Amino acid sequence: MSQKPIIVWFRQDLRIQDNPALAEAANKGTVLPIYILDDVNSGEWKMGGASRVWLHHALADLDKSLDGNLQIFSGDAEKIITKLISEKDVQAVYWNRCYEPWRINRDKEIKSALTDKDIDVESFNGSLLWEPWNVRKGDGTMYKVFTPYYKRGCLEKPDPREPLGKLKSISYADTVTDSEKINKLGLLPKTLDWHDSIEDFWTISEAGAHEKLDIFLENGLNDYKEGRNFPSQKNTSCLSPYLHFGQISPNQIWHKSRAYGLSEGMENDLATFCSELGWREFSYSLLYNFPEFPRKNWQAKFDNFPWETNPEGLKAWQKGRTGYPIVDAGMRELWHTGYMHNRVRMIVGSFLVKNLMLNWQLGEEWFWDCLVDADLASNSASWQWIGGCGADAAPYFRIFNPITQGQKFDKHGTYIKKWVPELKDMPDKYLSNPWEAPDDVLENANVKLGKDYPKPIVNLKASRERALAAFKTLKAPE
DNA sequence: CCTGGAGTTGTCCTA
DNA sequence: TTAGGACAACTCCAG
Repeated sequence: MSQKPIIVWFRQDLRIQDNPALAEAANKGTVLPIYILDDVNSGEWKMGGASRVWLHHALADLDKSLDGNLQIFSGDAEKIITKLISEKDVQAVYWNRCYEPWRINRDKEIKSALTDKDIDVESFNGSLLWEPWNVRKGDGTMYKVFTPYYKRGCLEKPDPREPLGKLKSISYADTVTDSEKINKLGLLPKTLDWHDSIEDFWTISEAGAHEKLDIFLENGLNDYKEGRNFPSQKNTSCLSPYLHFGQISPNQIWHKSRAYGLSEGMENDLATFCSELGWREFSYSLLYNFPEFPRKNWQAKFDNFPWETNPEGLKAWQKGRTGYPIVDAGMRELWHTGYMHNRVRMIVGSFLVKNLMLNWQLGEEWFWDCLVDADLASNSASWQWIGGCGADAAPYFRIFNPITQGQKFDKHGTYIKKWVPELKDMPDKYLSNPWEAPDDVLENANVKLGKDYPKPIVNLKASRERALAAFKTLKAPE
């Protein structure tokens, strides 16, 4: 075995099991595991606030799994790696691939710079079931519609690889003197209180990811297809942040849920759950093939869309004070937990884009900062979709009605009352539309509209018609 | 090139 | 109360 260390560069694969780069390095030699917080190259997509809280704990957990050997740095990745190599007589650098355009560019440069220095660089697939360049139509171009992408492009390929076997023991290289401690990265905000509540809601570790998966399979997969629409039910996996940071691999999820779902006869629920992983892959494929995706309308005809300017409206939406309970509940869940139920994400997104008629990118930015699962591919794809300008987008006349949606998917207000406690004594009938309640109902519920809870900041019917009219003016470019 | 079928997640009106 | 059709027209995809 060679004594020259192999650098394993952790990025969005903060786990030790089923980690192809780590496994390969552990097999071949001594391992120097590193993490670099690279705020230099990430441009306008520097990691957001909630993600940094998550990262802090994920790194601490990973370091523990690596027996305290994780070396942590902050700054320009190429400079840091180059310096390390000049000091440590490194034989190779391994990593698992990332797909953000800025990372692809950066990693390409690093790979070529290191190769010039005769360092062996190898990248692995640690976070996608199907590489985007392998999923193509018959004519070699990319898929633009989800269903054929998934059914034909993905499912007709050989199954995604099985997770790797248990990691063998690692022999570590000597530690590095100028490595920083996690605390020095300054990932936790000093003044804000919300990271406490984020920490209360999650067990941020590799073990926590597997625990979540097991709990989901036990309690949530049955009736997933239907139940996933109801924010007060336990039918969502809540695996998204773990997946984003790579504390669990999609392969681990894919194979474990298939084994469980098939043995329990839950074929339909299983297929729906797996297709959600497919959506994640589809988003990555879109981003890979269209690197401007986070900032540029997928459909160019949206470039002239007459978005409104409304800072107060935006602020009310962000703070969960729109006067529409299901919207406010979602925005407050986001603020307190770094997460929001999928159905509610659609409702609040539709409200921002269609009812307030604010640019989808404003929502994208807010989610980027607040979500612990903020993921460039998924976030861009989802906001483009709800904005109507994305791939496979909804017809323009599909505008979510927050009253109907609340009554349908949160019938007894379990979710609304949890996050909007000022309405806890409102009867079901007026929970989604408190401004329509008679005075005595409001009084009995101890709600003074405009004081305890806001009046609606926008008229639903009028704003819907305004949006429909605006969308109608869209014309394909000449 | 042509053709037919299909496209995550809704709402509203009418009978 | 409820089920079904309209809401546009277009693009995508596969044969």
